[in-house]
Amino acid sequence: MSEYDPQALQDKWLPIWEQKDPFRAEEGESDPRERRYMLDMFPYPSGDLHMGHGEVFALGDVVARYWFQKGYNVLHPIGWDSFGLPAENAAIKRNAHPGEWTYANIETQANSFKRYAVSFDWSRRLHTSDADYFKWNQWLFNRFFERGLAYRKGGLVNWCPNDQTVLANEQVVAGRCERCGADVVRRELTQWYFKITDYAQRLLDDMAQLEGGWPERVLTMQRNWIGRSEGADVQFVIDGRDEPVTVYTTRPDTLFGATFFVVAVDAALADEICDPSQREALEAYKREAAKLSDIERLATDKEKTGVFLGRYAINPVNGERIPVWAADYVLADYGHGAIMAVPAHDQRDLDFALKFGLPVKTVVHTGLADPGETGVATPGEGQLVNSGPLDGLTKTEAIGRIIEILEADGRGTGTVNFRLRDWLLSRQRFWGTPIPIIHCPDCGEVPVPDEQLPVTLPDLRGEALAPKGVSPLASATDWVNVECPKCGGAAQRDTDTMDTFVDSSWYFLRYCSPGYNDGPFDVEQVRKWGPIDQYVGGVEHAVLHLMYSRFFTKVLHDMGMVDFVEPFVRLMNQGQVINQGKAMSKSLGNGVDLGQQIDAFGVDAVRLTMVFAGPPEDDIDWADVSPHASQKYLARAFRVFTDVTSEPGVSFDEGDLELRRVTHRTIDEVTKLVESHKFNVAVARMMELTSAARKAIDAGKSADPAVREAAETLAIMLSLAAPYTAEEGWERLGRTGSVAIGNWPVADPALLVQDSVTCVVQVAGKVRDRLEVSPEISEGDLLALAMDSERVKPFLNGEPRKVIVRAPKLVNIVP
RNA sequence: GCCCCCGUAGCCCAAUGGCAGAGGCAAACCCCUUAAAAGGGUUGAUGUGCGGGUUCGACUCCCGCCGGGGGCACCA
Repeated sequence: MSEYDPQALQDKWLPIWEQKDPFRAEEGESDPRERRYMLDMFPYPSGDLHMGHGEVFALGDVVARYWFQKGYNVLHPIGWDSFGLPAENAAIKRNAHPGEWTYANIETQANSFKRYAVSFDWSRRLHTSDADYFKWNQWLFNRFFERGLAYRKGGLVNWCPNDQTVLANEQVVAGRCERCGADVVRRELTQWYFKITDYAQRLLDDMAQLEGGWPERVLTMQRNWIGRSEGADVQFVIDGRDEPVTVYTTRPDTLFGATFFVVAVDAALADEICDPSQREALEAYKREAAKLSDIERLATDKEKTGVFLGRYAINPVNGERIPVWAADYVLADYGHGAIMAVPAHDQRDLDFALKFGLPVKTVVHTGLADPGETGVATPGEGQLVNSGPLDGLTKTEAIGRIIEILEADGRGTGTVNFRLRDWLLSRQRFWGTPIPIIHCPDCGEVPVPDEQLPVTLPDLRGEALAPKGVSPLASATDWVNVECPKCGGAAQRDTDTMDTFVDSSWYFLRYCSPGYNDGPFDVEQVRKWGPIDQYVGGVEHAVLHLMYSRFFTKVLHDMGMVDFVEPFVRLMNQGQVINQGKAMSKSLGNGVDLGQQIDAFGVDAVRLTMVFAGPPEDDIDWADVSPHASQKYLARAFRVFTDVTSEPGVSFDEGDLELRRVTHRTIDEVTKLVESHKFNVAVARMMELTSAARKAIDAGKSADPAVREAAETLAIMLSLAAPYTAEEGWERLGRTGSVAIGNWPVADPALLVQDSVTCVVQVAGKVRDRLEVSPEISEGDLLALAMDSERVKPFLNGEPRKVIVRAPKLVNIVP
């Protein structure tokens, strides 16, 4: 029987692998193999695996299985990011507990992963919703709290009215909730934050380590998100107020051109300094501003609005009195929530000035027309004018000079600012890690002592979880009311849960010692396995999970718990699986089900299709690829395995030289291609090898050792993407043991050199002849040969003007 | 508006500045077959989105357009 039957192969090998569990990472010191840590971003258990999972895990598994084949001691774990909103919504709908839905889905996905034959170490499986996992979220929170890296503050926060919870800045995309797409509104709330801003500079600086290992666009997005800028803090006295107000500017050189002053309308400062005569106007403006959604407020083409506060600020360098306005184009939570406005050299300020008839004063001569006339600000380089001591200087010189002047009399200082805000981690939802804080009327915020962790969730289900704008935990009064750990008095638990991005910020460390009980992870094991050599996942986490994980790693490094500062050495972003040019969706009716594809074509064919479709980072349009063709190819490869008639163990040395050369060239190229993640090209090379072996078999050489060599090589290389077919082929070839581990071949250099190569002879760039020459031919000999060619001679007349010889491949003669 | 990436056969995609095509899909034709399916084989660019430039030589490097995708976008 040599019929290729994918279903039969799956039925045969799956139980064998299940029993052998061949991809266990070896912790022991005695194992001499070099270690590698390969990780795919862990899934959220929202039903069964879908096409997107099919792609990521097929691609990641090529790398993992390649390392297994190369003989490394590989850690390739799997787990579930199992806290989160969808479980809660499902529980409300079905009057159930979120855990029931979650753990059922996890089982479904686990079985699908097994059938999909991903090379996981199943013994390290973890779920973030397990108490022995989230206990360590709470333990880590306590450590952050001790270090002042977890703190509570009031202020305007992003609120998703659909999900009924606050969101971190990173989770608001263009004014919408990253999860559900609802328009985010702003609310005044007291919330917990992680002080990621303390690490802004290091998050930026350490990116140097990631250069080359991470996709450039992810680094760019993180750089943009961190948003470092250099400038100066400048103090302005407000007429009639004792305390001066500080503003941040990146253009202190234009200080003499400041013609008004703007305070963010939602900053406390606006209220405080508003003159009674303008109070009513300010209140009216605030009501107007509050009506706008973030999307409207942030629209760049929106007309400037604002209101005069009836007060004046004094320019510290020239004593000019400039009017103070409140406006919504100044942000309360960036810099100091107030700016000096220089309309001549800043478009936003100019728009505002023109709208409200405020003066425009040019202080940098750029050679461009007067902004007051044209309405176009001139932010570029130029020479300072109308600026007292700065006159005649360039922009850069003036920035340096004015900072010296301001620092000399204590009215300002050179400074650095970041766009990055602290990470808001409280969530008013149920299915997450309780924040381990007890609020005591006498002692304030008291962490739950480590030995009392975990703080588990009360047993709420169904309607009790329905969003009401405060955490469902607040309604569990028995759970909420506790004794203060410090004074023993009556106190109450914090009723918010943690952002689930906390769970995923360190799970990759837990995998190194998943059952560890004395801390979040065994420091020694992390030292041995970390950092992660290859991480694979979607680009949508560029400024979310990846930024948070980098932050956590740095904090843990400062705590002495990890010895590296960057968790992911190399990052690969896969594309998406789409259909007919569009993202799959129910409304478009263009969804493709992974399970059905597997049923129709087999696991191997689906995996091979994912790998062969194109470069990993490109989207795969399922309408452009053919799992059926992949299946046909695998059947073709399979026939090669079954057609080999020599015995295992024969010496390949006696084999057909030409086929052996093809085999070894393939080994050489596929090795390089897999290492550079050009998996699609690697598969193309395997197909060529298959054809070469087929040809030899059809020419009656089925017993030739070179055919066996080609077939065995093919089985090994194919195991990266098509493990069932490879395993069966290996067995049919009479080999014992699994094909999957430790078999990667090394190309014989002697078989990589060619007897002869084709040299192209060009005359004036046009190919006129091809010569078969030795690869070692000298330039002189090659030229002589070319000049002597009967096909070349007619195009020459006399001595050539120029001759380019690139032995042994090319001669170009310019007559 | 600013920044980045990409445009190669009907389609997906290869090609250290050196013969434009490796591989696949689709198509057409041929072999096998009573027939079909399965299987095997053969066939494709007048030039790499357009226009310049550098070079002996450009898909590749530079400049300017056009088209597609992505990121940022009141961050002072």
